[in-house]
Amino acid sequence: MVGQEGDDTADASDVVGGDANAPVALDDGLRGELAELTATLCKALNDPKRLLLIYALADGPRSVGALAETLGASQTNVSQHLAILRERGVVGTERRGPSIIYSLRYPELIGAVDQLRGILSRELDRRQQLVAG
Amino acid sequence: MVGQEGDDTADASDVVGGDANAPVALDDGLRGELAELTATLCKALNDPKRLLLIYALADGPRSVGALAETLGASQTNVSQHLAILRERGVVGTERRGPSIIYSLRYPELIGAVDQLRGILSRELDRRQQLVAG
DNA sequence: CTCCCAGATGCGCAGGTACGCATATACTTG
DNA sequence: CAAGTATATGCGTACCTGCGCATCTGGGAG
Repeated sequence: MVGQEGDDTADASDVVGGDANAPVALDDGLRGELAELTATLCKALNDPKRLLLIYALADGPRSVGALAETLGASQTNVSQHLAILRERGVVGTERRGPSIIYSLRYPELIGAVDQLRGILSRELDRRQQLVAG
Repeated sequence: MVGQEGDDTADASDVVGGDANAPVALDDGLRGELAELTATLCKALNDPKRLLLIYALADGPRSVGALAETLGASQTNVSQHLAILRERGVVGTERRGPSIIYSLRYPELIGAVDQLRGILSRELDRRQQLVAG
């Protein structure tokens, strides 16, 4: 059982129908659900190792073993993190011989994370200036 | 407002500067640290209520009480979440009379989150199709 | 100074999450 | 079928996090 499957994530179906990319113009109730869903996605990015995994996968599909070695983490641990990313729909799997190859399902995700990193570095820069001067 | 992306470029060095040492390109170790920092920022976005707070603040600075009412949450709870956002540098405060006004320090953050939401809605869309056939 | 209002903070509990270990499953080869 | 390799999963533990309750702090009014 390698494929992707449904999981928790409640009945997001409602949300899907109504919204696609309208930034800030929703009903209050929907906003709550959408925020919850977004938070669900954010949880995928909530862990340093998962972020590392995502960046590793940005370079192309990889096997679990390869990823484990890249991160310097155990197979078990990496597998667990990948399971989370899989549940959240961030990565997809494909069997290749004895190995299972993971890949990013939404490469744009890297762009979003990079944007966060940009904000982060500006923030750190600012703190530096506070300390320095 | 979801516009810009594809920037980053060498922000890593700056980040490092804030941390400890020399201007090296990001090797494995640094990537780990950067991922950790990014995860720290992501933790700010990890909670539905905090996301809601951020979106509320996107409309302009607001007092704690106003935010609490908007979210339908208790003052204590909102204050706690705001404290987290403050620690992470996401929001700033300003005293105005008896109230304390919170505001977004990096409005671009909304753009990044919107990007995540875009990915999310695509993902949900995809799941719908799976169910629908 | 005293009272009140807007927020912040400490504490304790409940639920969630990461991790390692041992074990189960799927594919491959002999 | 047996053994080996590549991943996945269940369990127990230690830690982190969200939440409410009670309490403390700071500004403004009488």
